[in-house]
Amino acid sequence: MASPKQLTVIFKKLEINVSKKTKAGDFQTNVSVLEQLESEGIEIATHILQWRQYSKLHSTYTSSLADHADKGDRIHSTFNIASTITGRLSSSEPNLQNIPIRSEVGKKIRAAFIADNHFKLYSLDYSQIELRILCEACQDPILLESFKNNIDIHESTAQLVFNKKDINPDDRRMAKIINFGIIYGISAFGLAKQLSVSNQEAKLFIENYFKKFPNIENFMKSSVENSKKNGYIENLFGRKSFIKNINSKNFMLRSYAERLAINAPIQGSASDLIKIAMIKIDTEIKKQKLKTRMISQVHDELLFEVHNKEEKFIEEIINIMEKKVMKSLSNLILLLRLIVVAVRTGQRLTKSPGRIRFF
DNA sequence: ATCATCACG
DNA sequence: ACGTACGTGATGATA
Repeated sequence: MASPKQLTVIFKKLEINVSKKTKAGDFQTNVSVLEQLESEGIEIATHILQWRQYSKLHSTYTSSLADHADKGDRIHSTFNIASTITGRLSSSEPNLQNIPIRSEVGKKIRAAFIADNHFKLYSLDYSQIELRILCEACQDPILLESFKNNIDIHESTAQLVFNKKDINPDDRRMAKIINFGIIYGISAFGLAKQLSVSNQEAKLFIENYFKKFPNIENFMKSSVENSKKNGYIENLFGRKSFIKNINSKNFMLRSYAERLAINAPIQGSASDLIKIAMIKIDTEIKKQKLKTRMISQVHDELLFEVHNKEEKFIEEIINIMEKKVMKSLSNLILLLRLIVVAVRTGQRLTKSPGRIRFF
């Protein structure tokens, strides 16, 4: 079940046809293919999906993380500061930026991370940071107004793009996908696939979106133009991302470069912003000689282990992340909002629990 | 070492 | 007409 090559043999025997092929000519057997088969009533797909999910969680997390724990059951990651083209950090050995959370069973793995005695875990998460960065960069009046008034951004996008006032959950879901697509350097084909609509329909959505948000379209066009002229694109803080192949004659290479030219300044500005916040928070922790520790970063989220007697400090962290972070750049008017997502407590185990097994 | 897959933002 | 969403790292299978 872990071998696409062997699954291809099985599928052929069962006369299950998969049109998408890997480079080597085997069937693609990834989640989207297997879910499609599942929807066609092919039961074996369900079982493979289930097995793949547990297999992934076991090999990458349950089993591997236990091996990374030190004598005190603490796990230490490496945060790499120069491994990405946009300015993000990455985390390795082990990667602590991709601990499961999306699935129910995945949440149980995350729940295994607990605070030390006398501490609580606090997670502070920038809400919609990349859309706010985009808004800052292009000063789109409608987007600005929405963020200023704390309006549900996906709902307001839905109202504008679909030209109606009453928005149902499905409209909102689609608008959310469109908003994400915008940040990634949208294409009609990619959007159509995500939304399960025709290319033609997706194309209309995009045209309508840019009609309503002309500043966003202009910002993206100028990002691509600047990249073509200079070979790099600068984000709000002046960080340069070098964009190779931006003038390539190969359509595929060039298109990819253009999407990167659009996405890199947005993703990169958000990365630089949170790093500035991290430095300011670290300075404050040292100045006040706190026991509280800043223990992890996940792109738009900071995780703290806060001492029980220092919980007031959370207010200061919020103030730094929302307000002070931009004080040095006076022409920016970012309206940052935080979500304090989770407060997790837990008794630290005095003895190692050993390896957790699902089977 | 590379590929396909899948975990996260 | 081309064939696509942006950024990562870890794993098991395979070459």
